[in-house]
Amino acid sequence: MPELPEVETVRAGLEKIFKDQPRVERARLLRADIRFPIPRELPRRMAGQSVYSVRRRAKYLLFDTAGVTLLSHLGMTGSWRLINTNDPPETHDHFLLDLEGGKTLVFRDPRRFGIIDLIEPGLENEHPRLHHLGPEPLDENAFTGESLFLQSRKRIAPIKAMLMDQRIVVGIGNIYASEAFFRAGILPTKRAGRLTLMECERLVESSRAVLRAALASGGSSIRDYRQAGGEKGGFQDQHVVYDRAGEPCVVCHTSLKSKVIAGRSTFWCRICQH
DNA sequence: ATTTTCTCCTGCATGC
DNA sequence: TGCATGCAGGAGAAAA
Repeated sequence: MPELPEVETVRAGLEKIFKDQPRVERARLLRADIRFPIPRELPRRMAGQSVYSVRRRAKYLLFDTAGVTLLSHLGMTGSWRLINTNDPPETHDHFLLDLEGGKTLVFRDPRRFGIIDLIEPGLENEHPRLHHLGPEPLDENAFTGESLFLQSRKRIAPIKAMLMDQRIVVGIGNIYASEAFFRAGILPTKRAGRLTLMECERLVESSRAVLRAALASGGSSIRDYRQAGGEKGGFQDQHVVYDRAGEPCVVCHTSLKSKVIAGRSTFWCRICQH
């Protein structure tokens, strides 16, 4: 369940791999039928290209080359890892980039919820997967308590559904949403329209704080997530509410609650959050 | 228009 | 030990 901190950590790892701009000698498409079919022309479009930057937008990775931009989403179980070009691919390895110098970058995704697509250079803002995305949460000018407050008026859905809505703000998934609400002292079940401006400001700041803390630890490794170098993240040990139903709250020791909100398991403390 | 439900998929935990 | 069942969830489509 890679969210912003995990995707950003992977991005930084990939950036290092492409720092010396090794050329993609060849690309191999082993299995195209993931969530959305991987374009058949992608291998030949990538062949011979040099990746000059790896960027992140929301939970997407963008590999920039002169001829084409490669778009990748990790979905639930997607990962990029570096192997030797001569090593045989493993089960669930779907797309491979053979780099100059004998290494190969592998996109692996057991559950095939991920996305691999191509974008014509410069046209990313029109891409169907990107054009609807809201502001980056760490952009203090674009994502503010005031903007969240204004957008939340008259909404009766739980505020957590709103924080996880990528049109409102990107990069926040199920784990960091629960963690952000705990830090803000706000119930994730609360109707969005009932939040005060001050609460929206607290929620925005708490969201940023938890994302920054996770980023500093290399993200959270729950099941499959790994950094580009294969390392686990370290933030899963700092989750204070996520997946801790029935355990004592770290602040007041009350048994933590959980319930499904908008189809996602949600965790909170009924004493510390209002 | 907003909000919920369903779908995709595999791995893992659980229970008998 | 083996098998069936349920659950996890990002994001988009479909339904409500």
